Amino acid sequence: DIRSLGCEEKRELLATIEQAVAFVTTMIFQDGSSQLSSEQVLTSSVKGVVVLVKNQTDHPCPPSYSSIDYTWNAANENDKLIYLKTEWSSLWEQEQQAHKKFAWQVLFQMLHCKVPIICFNAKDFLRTLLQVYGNEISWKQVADSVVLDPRIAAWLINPSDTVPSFESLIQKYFEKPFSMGTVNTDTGTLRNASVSTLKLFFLIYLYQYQNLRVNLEKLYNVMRYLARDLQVQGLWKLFCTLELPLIKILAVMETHKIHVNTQELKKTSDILGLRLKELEQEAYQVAGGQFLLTSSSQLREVLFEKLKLHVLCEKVHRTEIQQLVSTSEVVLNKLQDLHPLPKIILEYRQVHKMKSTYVDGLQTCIRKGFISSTWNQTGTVTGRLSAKQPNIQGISKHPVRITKKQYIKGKEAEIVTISPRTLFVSKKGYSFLAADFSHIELRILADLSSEPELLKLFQEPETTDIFSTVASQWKGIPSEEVKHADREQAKRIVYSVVYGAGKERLADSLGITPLQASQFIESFMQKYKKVHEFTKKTIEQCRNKGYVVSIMGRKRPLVNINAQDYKLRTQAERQAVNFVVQGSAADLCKMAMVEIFTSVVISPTLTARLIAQIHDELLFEVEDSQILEFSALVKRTMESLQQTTALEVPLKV
DNA sequence: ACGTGGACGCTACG
DNA sequence: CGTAGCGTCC
Repeated sequence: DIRSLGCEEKRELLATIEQAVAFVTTMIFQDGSSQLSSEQVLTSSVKGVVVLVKNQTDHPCPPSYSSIDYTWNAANENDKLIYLKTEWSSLWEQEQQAHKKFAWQVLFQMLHCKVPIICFNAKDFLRTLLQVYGNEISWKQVADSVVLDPRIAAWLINPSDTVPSFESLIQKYFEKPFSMGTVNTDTGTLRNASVSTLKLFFLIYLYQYQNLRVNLEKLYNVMRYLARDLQVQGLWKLFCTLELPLIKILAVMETHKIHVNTQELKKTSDILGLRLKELEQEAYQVAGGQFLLTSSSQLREVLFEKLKLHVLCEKVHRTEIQQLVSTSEVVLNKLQDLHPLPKIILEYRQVHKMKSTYVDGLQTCIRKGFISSTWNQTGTVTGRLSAKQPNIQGISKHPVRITKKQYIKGKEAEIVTISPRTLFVSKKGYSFLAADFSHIELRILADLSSEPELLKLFQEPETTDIFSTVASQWKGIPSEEVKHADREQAKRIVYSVVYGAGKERLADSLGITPLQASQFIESFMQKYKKVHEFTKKTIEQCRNKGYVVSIMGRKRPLVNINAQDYKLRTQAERQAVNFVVQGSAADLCKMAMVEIFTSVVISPTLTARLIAQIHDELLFEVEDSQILEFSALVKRTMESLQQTTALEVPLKV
């Protein structure tokens, strides 16, 4: 505990840190739990930080990906365990101020000496430091720290297992050696002993403290094991140059708050609520009775048992599990001419989604007028990021038009357009800047397949509209005769190939039969033969190795690729193709994030901050005076990834 | 009567 | 293909 240290001892501690080969660390919460406890309470605030200082002199080697021979030391007789309190009740007391300052000094030195900091959920650790010392430091100061997160390592080795806790990580990688769970729980026996309350608390404190030391040792050993495994599997470079730098970027992103126009939010909620009431009444009228519009089972009853609309319609889509007639958008679209109800339901659903998810749902995420999403780096199997509370990646793009019946005298009707993205407002003197890769997945498909027709499409600068050109090429009609419907169809087919979608899903999205859909896919593959070769090669490779690989070497094992069951096997085949394209796109987008972050950190003037990543799009908040300079930097950096990754196809931003 | 958790359906995003 | 999140129903 640094509070018990004298002046000389503090100097010694800083010297020890200077010589450290690694730090193993965890946050401690008010309730006594840590980042290593499975029952992590999110509501409990942070009390302090415990650091195990690995202090060997033999092999001081940073985790540079070039040093494959990276050796770790497991011996621990020289290791120091330090406790840094980060929460202070009364800041005006001089003694406490001194402690806070010294704690910060220790952490600052840890972050800047380029010695690896090992932490389970490192992003939360960094974000907390940024929040606690927000007044003392700028976000740029976490940039040169080297953090290692074993959870991310485990996810990289197999993205299918999420590793929900530290305990599960230990169980997975050291199945028997340690007996987890038994160490942690038994404080009841202490309570029965006839000791004073003070002594009891001291014993519990000491007990947890020792337990923590053991767990931090385990964490270090797991990381050691995982590092070796990453190197063996060829994932070390990806880990060090992409995923680890990303931890800091996400931590910084989570500390940034986006302002929301709460008045407008309230107003639109009311408008949408009124419109829902109107639609509800209209639906009851044409249905000839009341029912719950949000219930698909009740709607199914009305549409198909009461009105018997499906008999007039051939081949309607069924639900996945129960194989009932679906009430989804595609089915409702087909039923539109038979009855007025489907159209009303479609509008109701659109408005309801808007209200519940993007307006009322957003409101629950707002704290003091601001929102900031939580980013999950290990939440997907494809290498993408995911976001929650709010899911900023899923916020509706297209506006919804509402014809508002004016209840105030005067105007009779008013058309209001509601687009949720406009509810976010930038800081004063700043603007939002969005930069997105144009058709990134299709470009990657072109590169991976080396399909000449597809490559030509992107290499020739006269191509203005990719999907119109594909439609004209594929159907063999002049580009002037390509209609909107042709373009839309071409787009859907292209992406069903890119995403590896099957005939069923394409059929649904186009409103055609699976047979017609498979014919479309076949004729597409006939035209672009190399694309077909690519999918065949990918599946074949997956069958042999048991996994597929993205352009940056990201892996996805697919155990079902050799399954007997047709459904399981073909699903794995589509997942294999999809992973290579989607995963490679994720690689590129993450690389762009890292490079832009580095440029901004190096620059003494640039202040632009990343706000969100919507897969192929990066959203920044930029000082108005820096927009031109920064947007040029972003565009240049993103497009130059073609050379960095040696792509055949140019990238366009 | 009320809350909770899981299965299921639907639909935004890419 | 694969995320989050809203909703009902049991």
